[in-house]
Amino acid sequence: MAGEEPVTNAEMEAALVGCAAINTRIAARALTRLYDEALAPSGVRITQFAVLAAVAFQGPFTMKALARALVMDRTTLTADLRPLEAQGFVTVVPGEDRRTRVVTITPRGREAIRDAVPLWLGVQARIEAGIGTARLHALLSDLREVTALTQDV
Amino acid sequence: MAGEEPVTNAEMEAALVGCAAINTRIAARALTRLYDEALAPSGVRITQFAVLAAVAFQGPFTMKALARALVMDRTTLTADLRPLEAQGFVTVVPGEDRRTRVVTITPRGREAIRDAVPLWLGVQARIEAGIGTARLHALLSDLREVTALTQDV
DNA sequence: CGCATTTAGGTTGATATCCTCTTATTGTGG
DNA sequence: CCACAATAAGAGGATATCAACCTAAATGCG
Repeated sequence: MAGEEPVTNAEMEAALVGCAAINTRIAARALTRLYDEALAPSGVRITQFAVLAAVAFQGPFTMKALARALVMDRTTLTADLRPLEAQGFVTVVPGEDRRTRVVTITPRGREAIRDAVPLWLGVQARIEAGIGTARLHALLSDLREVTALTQDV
Repeated sequence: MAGEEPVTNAEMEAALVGCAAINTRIAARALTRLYDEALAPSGVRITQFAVLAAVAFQGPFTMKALARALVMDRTTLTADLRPLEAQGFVTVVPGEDRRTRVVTITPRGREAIRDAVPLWLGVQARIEAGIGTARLHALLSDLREVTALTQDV
């Protein structure tokens, strides 16, 4: 296999700087650290905040529907719900269709959200102040468009 | 703790739709799935591709320097290198400063990159075709700006 | 020189992510 | 009504991510 189509440094530079996945992952890591740190006093992480918020205000959901709403693998959601259920923030019980399991927010879960929202507002405001609300919304809109691209391609 | 500042549905809607972290994480998940699937024949994932590419064309690196280059926690890099070292794609050996460990690409690592690059070009081209090269570059540029914001704030 | 401080890394434990395989339930064609 | 396909979800295994804690080596200062 030696000597086949060597990859040039210029090509790799382009790949590292221009890769949609790598750069989005870097931003996701950085933002996760920032938001997790900000939310820490509330005891929930940004991932858990997303799950709780979706269940609280668009739920109850079946596992499949919730995973779809969060654009997340079904089995990832199973794992993500474990700590939330252990802390009593959500309940997961069989639905009428006994193949399904229905995720519902609990009063303690609503409490956790209420504690987290002011902290979320604070860190979100810092980001918006840094890049501008309009630009951030445009950025997120573009990200959603890229996400949509990955679904059907 | 009951009855304190109830969170409205409208507020949560804004949080879910407007959260920089949640939406960037969703896009990162979606792109990771797409790129991992595309790279699968080469045996490397997009995360591993990023590490290999950085080491191959900007390395060798110490752990700390490589983690910084990838905007990644130091201990995450330790874990990420495990499968790469097991497959013989990189070596990790003590440096002159014996506190440090130096990561270097191997010939087999370069081979893996060479196999992966055409696959990467294919999937990257699909994304660029979908959203436009200029818009994608602008998007990634904005993501880098947001990432930079998280560093100093 | 000797010791406190700083720096580089690893380990552990918890969460997050997804793929593959398996199980239980529902729907359906004959 | 029953055998088979389709659907919902869990379990297991591997990688990814980070905070907290710990160790070893280099550095700096009296």
